[in-house]
Amino acid sequence: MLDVDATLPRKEREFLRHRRELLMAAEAVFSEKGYTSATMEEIALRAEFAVGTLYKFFDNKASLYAEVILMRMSELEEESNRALEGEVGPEGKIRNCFRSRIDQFWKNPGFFRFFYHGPVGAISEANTGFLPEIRERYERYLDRLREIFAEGIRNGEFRPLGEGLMALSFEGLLQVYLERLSGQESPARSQEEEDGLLSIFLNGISV
Amino acid sequence: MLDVDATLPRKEREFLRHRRELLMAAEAVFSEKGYTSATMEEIALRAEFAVGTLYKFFDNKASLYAEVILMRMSELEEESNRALEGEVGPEGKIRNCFRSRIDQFWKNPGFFRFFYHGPVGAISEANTGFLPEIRERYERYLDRLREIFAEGIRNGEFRPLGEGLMALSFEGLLQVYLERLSGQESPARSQEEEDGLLSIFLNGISV
Amino acid sequence: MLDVDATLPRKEREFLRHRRELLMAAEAVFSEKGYTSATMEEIALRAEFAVGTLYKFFDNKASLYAEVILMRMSELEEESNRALEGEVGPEGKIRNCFRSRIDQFWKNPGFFRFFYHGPVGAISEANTGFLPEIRERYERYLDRLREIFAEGIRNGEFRPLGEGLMALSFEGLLQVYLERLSGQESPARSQEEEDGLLSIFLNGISV
Amino acid sequence: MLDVDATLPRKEREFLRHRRELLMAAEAVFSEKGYTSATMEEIALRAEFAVGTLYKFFDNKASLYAEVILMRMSELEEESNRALEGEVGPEGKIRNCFRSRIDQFWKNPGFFRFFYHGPVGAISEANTGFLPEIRERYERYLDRLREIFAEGIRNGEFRPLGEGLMALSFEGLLQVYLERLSGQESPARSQEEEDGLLSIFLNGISV
DNA sequence: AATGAATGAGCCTTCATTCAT
DNA sequence: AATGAATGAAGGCTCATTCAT
Repeated sequence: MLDVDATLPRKEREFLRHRRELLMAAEAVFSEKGYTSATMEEIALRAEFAVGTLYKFFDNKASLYAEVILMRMSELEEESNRALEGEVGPEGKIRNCFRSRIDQFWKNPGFFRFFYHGPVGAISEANTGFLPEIRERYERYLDRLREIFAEGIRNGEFRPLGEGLMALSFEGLLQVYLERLSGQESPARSQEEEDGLLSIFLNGISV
Repeated sequence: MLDVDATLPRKEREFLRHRRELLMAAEAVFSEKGYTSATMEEIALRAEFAVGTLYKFFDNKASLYAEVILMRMSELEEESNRALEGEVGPEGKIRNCFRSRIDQFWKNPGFFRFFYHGPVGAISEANTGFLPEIRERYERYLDRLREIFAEGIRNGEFRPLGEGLMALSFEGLLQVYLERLSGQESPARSQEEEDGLLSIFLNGISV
Repeated sequence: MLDVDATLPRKEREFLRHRRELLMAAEAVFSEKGYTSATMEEIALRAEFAVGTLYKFFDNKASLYAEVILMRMSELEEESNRALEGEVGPEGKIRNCFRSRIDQFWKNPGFFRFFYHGPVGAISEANTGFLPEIRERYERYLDRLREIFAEGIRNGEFRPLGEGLMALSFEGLLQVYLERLSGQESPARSQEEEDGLLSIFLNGISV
Repeated sequence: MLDVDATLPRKEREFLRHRRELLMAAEAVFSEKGYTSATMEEIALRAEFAVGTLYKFFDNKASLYAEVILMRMSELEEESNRALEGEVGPEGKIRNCFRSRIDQFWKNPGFFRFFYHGPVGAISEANTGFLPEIRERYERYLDRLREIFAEGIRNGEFRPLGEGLMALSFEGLLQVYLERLSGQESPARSQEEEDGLLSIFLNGISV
């Protein structure tokens, strides 16, 4: 989904490709340095463009930052949707969501840093008008989770502890786990750990 | 424990008092602005000292930042120790730890922002040499948790899912919960939520 | 005189027409923003050409600026010549010159800003090599004025105060007057004011 | 009046002296380059301070520019007041005003460039909040002139051509004259020219 | 210890100019 | 001629840090 539509005119295809290259470079630098310490020059350098070029594609640093996040949040949303498609029962959906989130992490571990760290945290430093949209999108994602938990509570699968608390816990377990991974020198994927984590969670909320 | 020992000579007492005032001011500003956006001038202003004075007490901005965190981590450690003192069974210890952490949050919600956001995350923005010490101290705290979980696993109270994963999960639930609170306009403490969260966790790890 | 000679080959006619369109756009933008704040991009946009095209017609920004001024100075010269053609007496010539200058202002009030502000002033911001030519042309125009005043002094119509001073005064009255007009929100032409101004001047220099 | 009050504490005296040095340097650079082409670095360099220091004294470039102008306008006002004090008749007042303005020019020829070029022109480029104050002050000065002309018209000394037009003409003659001087390589003061100019003006408006 | 004026490196952003198409 | 994406030097401004008092 990050590929450029091959049916577009060449000019437009190049434009989108360059835009994507800049976004990728920005993501990398933001991940390593954090929003404030990242510099436009380093981003440009990494993308092998001149600084000025950045400003042909994005209004300013804050807006570039927001675009990076929005790009990944769209993915998150799509992946989550896909993860829910086939399944019917709440537990199955949650299992799929869990896997899908971890899959996504392994596809792009770098991004994790400033996404969980978080959709609100760093960016509030920059006074970007995009903040509301980001927050809103994250809430939308949480809403979907809450619906699933509510369904499970209704049909007696899950304990009646509040779907909000469950969604929060779900996110919490994922986040610390992924955070720990992303903090490691050379993290390796472990099926056992993932199963353990999911088991703790499902055990915790199930009747 | 933040009070200045009354038996010291007056000069030394004053020194420590000033140092503490600076640390508190720094904590406040870092909490509000984040590391990079906080300025030494604002910290000095808030502490009602001159900028130059900051540098008599701390080598530089990064070191000041690290000292703030270390100060609070010492507290965390002491509180946790206290929470464990009376109790004997693993579950009781975990319950106490959980409460103690939440109590601590409510004593100083502002600090949370850059501590959980996190002991590793935020400080990596500042390339401070103190990072290892902070990390180490956090690991020491996690070790204590792990010991408790290990004990519970040994005596059959907890499921054999690995004490590391359990400690991680424990932190994860606490962190998202506190994070959500600190993001709210005017957060209010809810016994019901705390019980629910703890219940999910204990259910999750218990046999 | 800004029209393109119809007898030229089509290619050449188009070239001149495009060139003129660029000059007009440049004049408009320079008038609104001043030399330094005007951008080549905005000029190109206004002329509905690409930036690159500007550089096919003009060496650089400063030269474009100078060309705009030279274009208008040519007009000034032609108009003044025409104004002097029919008249014989010095006073009549001066009256005509005065009218002609004001007419010209009303034909293109925007240009005034950076022409009187001034033939020397504004352009010195741009370190253009064209400065001498502009200055020279302006001097040529002043020379013509001086000749008229000298003639009036010789034949006893004007007081012997020096033709240079008179030319300067003539320009001064015109300039402040037009400047004030161009500073107004929606300036309106007033015959009475023009007559008053001319009357002050002629009274001032006449015997 | 630009000297620093000797009764102030040493610290304060130094502050004012430095502030003045920066203003003088700024005036010089603005005069030579115009607002937009002048750089903060050059101003700082000329004042033998670092760039950062400029910002301890002035909020930004536009505000520094405005302060330079306001400083000189205060002088203009004071000088004009002084010039009017002793005199009674309108013609005498005008004579004094005329002299005083020219005296002022010779005290500081550089400033002329961006004052007459003008209180409105260049600064409107910079969106400074000071613009209204500057404009207002200039209008206040013009008001005083108009009063004098009105008085002369009332008592029959001056022709009834409108005090506004007269004030404008007065300014016009002064401005072109001073502008021409400031454009010269090494201008020299000429009593004869000044008398001639004043004579043209007074002849022009007198009955 | 305490002060705070001064410093200057570094960052975001703009824009004249170039060049491959 | 015409295009407009790309360039990169330069400017305004900030702020951690120093140092003379």
